[in-house]
Amino acid sequence: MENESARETGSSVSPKRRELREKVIESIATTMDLYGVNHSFGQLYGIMYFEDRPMTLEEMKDYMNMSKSNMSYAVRALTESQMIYKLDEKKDRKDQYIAETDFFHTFRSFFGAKLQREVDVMLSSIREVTPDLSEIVLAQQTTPEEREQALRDLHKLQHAEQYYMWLQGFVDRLRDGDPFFGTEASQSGEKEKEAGR
Amino acid sequence: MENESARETGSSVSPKRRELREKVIESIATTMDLYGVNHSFGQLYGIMYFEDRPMTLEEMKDYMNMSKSNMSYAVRALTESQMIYKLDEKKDRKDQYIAETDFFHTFRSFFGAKLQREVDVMLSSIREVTPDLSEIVLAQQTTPEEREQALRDLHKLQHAEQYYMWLQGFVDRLRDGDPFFGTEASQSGEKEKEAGR
DNA sequence: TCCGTTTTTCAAAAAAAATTGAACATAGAG
DNA sequence: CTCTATGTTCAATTTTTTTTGAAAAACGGA
Repeated sequence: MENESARETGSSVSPKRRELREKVIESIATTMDLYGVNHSFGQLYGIMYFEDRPMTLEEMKDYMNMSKSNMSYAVRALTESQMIYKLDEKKDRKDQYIAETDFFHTFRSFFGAKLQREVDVMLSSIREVTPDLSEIVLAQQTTPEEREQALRDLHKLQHAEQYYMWLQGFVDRLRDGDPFFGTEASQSGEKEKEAGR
Repeated sequence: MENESARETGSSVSPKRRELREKVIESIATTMDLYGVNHSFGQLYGIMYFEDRPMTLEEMKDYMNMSKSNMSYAVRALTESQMIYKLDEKKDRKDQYIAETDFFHTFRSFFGAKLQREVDVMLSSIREVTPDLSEIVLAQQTTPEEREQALRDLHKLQHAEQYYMWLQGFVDRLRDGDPFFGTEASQSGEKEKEAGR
């Protein structure tokens, strides 16, 4: 099986070029780190980004020198934010995954997912709290001091709610690839983008 | 000094309203967590967001029940991403900090800083690696197989560079508050934004 | 269906990040 | 300038996250 993985590791990479790749892979991992992604998972994405062909958990494990179980966690995380995709067909019973190599796409899906989560969490708590706060403001027995402060809090939440409604629109446009974002300028290789999976 | 902090804690917050604030503060911390911000630092921002007046390290320490040294780290992190500002004037020798309460502004400065860092890291390594890769492609002694692969890597980096140049423009527009982003719709209270520091 | 293999889950171990107290540095009042 | 209190840094501790190996579950070929 050590043999098999060597055979399947695909096109062998010269030492010099491996070193060059590693520099970029490390930067990719560092950047993803910035946004709270596990550094190793970022490295794995970097590897798959260059490999640019379907990989199995076993191959990942070999490249990364890590347990297959950790690779299982990694592909789950990367799949959830659509940085990689699971192919429909297995290869000798093994699941195959391929990296999204279009950074503009990863940008959209990664931040789309994160920001959507943010909007959901924040709007939900804002809307949970607002009625109670209104009640404090409106209640007869509330002291003027407390009323004034509750009103300030309420207005802050109203402002925040406005913001999050705007952000929801932003997320929607982000996901749809609204021309709004000026994406065309960046994407010369647009045509082949959605094909290769 | 226990006394002093009680006196200076500002407007006292009723238990019910404290509970409501805490729900929102927790959501804020959770969201910031999403982007790799220390959860406690996120809570601190939430506290300051509601408090909406200058606070000293000592007050933070009391609110958070944490060491002053940790608060020092927290304000540094929050200041760097411009979620809070240090005031020019001290209060009884103590530095004062105030939260940015306009979420659209925090959105811009937070992601502006993160994305700028990403662009810098990535462009720097892409540009470091590209010449060496070109050399491999061009060298006489390179095998056809290796040349083909090096060329693939090179093209990937060229595509990535294009993306990061686009992203640099995005960051610039984000920071300038380009109308492009549809910010106006969200910002009713724009005028007083830059005043209070 | 059964069997061999791959994938996922779980609890424990290892590694990394957050937090602290103490030492040091800085600042500003007197 | 000196003295005292605040702010920062550092090394050590605590807490959390990451990683692992083993066990359970899911899968697919025969």
